[in-house]
Amino acid sequence: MAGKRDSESGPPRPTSFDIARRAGVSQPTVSRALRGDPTISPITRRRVEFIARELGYKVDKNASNLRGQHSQTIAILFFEDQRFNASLINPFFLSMLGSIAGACAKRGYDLIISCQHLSNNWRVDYEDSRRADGIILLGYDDFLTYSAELERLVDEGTHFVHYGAALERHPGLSVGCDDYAGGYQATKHLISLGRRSIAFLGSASDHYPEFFARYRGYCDALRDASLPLQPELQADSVSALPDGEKATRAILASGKNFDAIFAASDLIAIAALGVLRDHGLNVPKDVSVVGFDDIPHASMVTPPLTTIRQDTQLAGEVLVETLLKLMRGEAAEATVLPCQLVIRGSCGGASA
Amino acid sequence: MAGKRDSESGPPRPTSFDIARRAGVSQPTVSRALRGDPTISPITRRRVEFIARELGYKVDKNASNLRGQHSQTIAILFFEDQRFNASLINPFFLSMLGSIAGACAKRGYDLIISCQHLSNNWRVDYEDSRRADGIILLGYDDFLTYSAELERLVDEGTHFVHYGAALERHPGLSVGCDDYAGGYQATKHLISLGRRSIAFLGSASDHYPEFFARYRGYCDALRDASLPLQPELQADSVSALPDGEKATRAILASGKNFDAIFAASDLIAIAALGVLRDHGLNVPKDVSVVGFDDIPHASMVTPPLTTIRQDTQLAGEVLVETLLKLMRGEAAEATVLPCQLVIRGSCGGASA
DNA sequence: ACTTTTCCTGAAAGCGCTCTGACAACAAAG
DNA sequence: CTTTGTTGTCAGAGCGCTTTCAGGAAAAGT
Repeated sequence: MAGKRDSESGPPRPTSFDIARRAGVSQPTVSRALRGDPTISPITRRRVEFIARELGYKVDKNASNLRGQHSQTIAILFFEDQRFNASLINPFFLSMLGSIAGACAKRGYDLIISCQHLSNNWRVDYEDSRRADGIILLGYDDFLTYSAELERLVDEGTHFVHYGAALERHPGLSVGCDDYAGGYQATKHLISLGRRSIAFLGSASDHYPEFFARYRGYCDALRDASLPLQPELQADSVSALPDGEKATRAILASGKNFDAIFAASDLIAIAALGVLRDHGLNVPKDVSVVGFDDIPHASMVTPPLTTIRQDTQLAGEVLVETLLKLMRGEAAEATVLPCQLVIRGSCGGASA
Repeated sequence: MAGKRDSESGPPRPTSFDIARRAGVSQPTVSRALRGDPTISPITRRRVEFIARELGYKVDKNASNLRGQHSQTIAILFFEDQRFNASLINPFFLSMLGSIAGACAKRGYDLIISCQHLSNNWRVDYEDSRRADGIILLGYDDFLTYSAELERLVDEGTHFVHYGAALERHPGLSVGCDDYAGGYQATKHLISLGRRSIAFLGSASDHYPEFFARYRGYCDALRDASLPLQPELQADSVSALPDGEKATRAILASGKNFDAIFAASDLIAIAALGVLRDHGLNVPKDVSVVGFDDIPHASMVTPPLTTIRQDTQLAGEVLVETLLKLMRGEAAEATVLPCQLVIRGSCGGASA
């Protein structure tokens, strides 16, 4: 008996040579027949296909990829501010994962994922090691932290697309939703509900491009309604629960009265909901709250959160389609996707 | 000017030959040096490493994998009952994704993901085509639907691990939490709070092995407290919001009084929370609610959900470690992980 | 001095596939 | 009966790496 067992080996995987022998053709013919090459006669193709199915033959991706100098794989990289929320990925990006996976599958690409984080020596070398033909970058983080990495990717000629606001100075290509319009819309809705002192929770600095654009939308909506912009009613927060709670407590502590909150993300809005309740404030009677993203949680909290929905289904499609263009060397452009106000209970307007 | 641009090619990727030439050694030496082969002298290794870094050399995974007849990749497959929740993956499994990704990265494995669904001709052929060396299966679904597929995987000698209850008749290896103990614990806690009519939401049939085990725990806790098992207070539900709502309405409609609900998953529990509120019932005053999983949502709903926490961090580690053992041909066993009662507001006990 | 051992490196093979160029086989045209 | 296409298949090369085996140089033993 052999000392080391070879994991129930069974019959060795059939190769294209095995199929060729059985079909009485050469090995390259098998390869061509199976790939639908038109120079192979239908009769031959039929026979090869039949035998291949019979033997359970599957093309070896490693060999095929090595020969073809590609990987037929796209990598998705989650990066996020790691000061909070240890191993948790923002649910918003998670919900995009499904649609990206679908979009890849539809096009015959595999999807490999990584949750590496910028903090500790982030090295995007999937493409370097030919593990992926292109990369999708997902996350909210301080722009300064990752723009250098992006720059490097551009320099190295790596194919990648980033989801988020498309700044002019942003290295590489971005696909994102219309954050500005979303911010404007959310604020305008609050105003139309009679709210006059609207707080903004989320970074107002351009280190967080998405949040910044939403903030500008908020400012402009205020201005267009001739409402004053009150700096005391803005508090920084990244998209994480503990941070959102801190920000809410900050505006509460400011002593300034407010009757509405526009939060730059649902996670922040949900955090605000809890703090508000703890302070004996009723939502939406005392304070209207609107979030951003429409993560799955949004409809489950009490009251259900009014928010700006980003179409993750569409975003996923556009993201991989754009990346594919880039990979083929075709011209590709940054895309701004529309977003949509979803009215639920937290703003006091008509509930859907 | 060339008609077709070749995507800003730049200098071609360096190969181990390029490094070899520059270092004045042979190509195999480069390969060995870079992999830390002890037969290479430190001086040579140092030189090779330096030049490799200088040229930005990265091992071509395709070539390496082809030669080594493996892929250094693990595939993760989400499958779930698709009657509800279209493109959404159960948040519980999503939260496991992060830990699995981490566990794979730590061991030098890539992770490829697929959200295919059993419904339409599910074929797991990652291993067949050598894209993955092993597979992790994640999801709640009718056991009957997928056990045949599992059977086939076993027959083909595919290496895989499934997360869920480990039934004796379950094909392949499972890692799961102690669903029975969790169900028992949850129910016992409810009883200790003085609740006497405890409903169970979730399938009581063995088509859903995890739910079934939780149900048995529930039954035994009832029995040990000499409480009657009331069939009217059990309603079927798979882990999805609409289904949970339907189940809650069903027990409400039964006319039977109840003062507590043990839901087989947090998603069901959250659905119950909403329906209960709509019926003017107060949680936890009128009805205590306990869920299962401790998904991120659980702590965000109102009131925060008391639940049984599954340790996703640990589960991820054990899952890949078990799979790795299988892949190496070592003996591996099904594992049952402990789970833990997390007391929050929804049960009326001491809040954490 | 020569043989033996030890240490380090190189030549060559080959993983399974795809692609280029050549070549039979046959039909149509000169 | 040769020439020119056309069609369907094949031989061969090679993608970049790892591995086995053999061999040269230095260190040690006789």
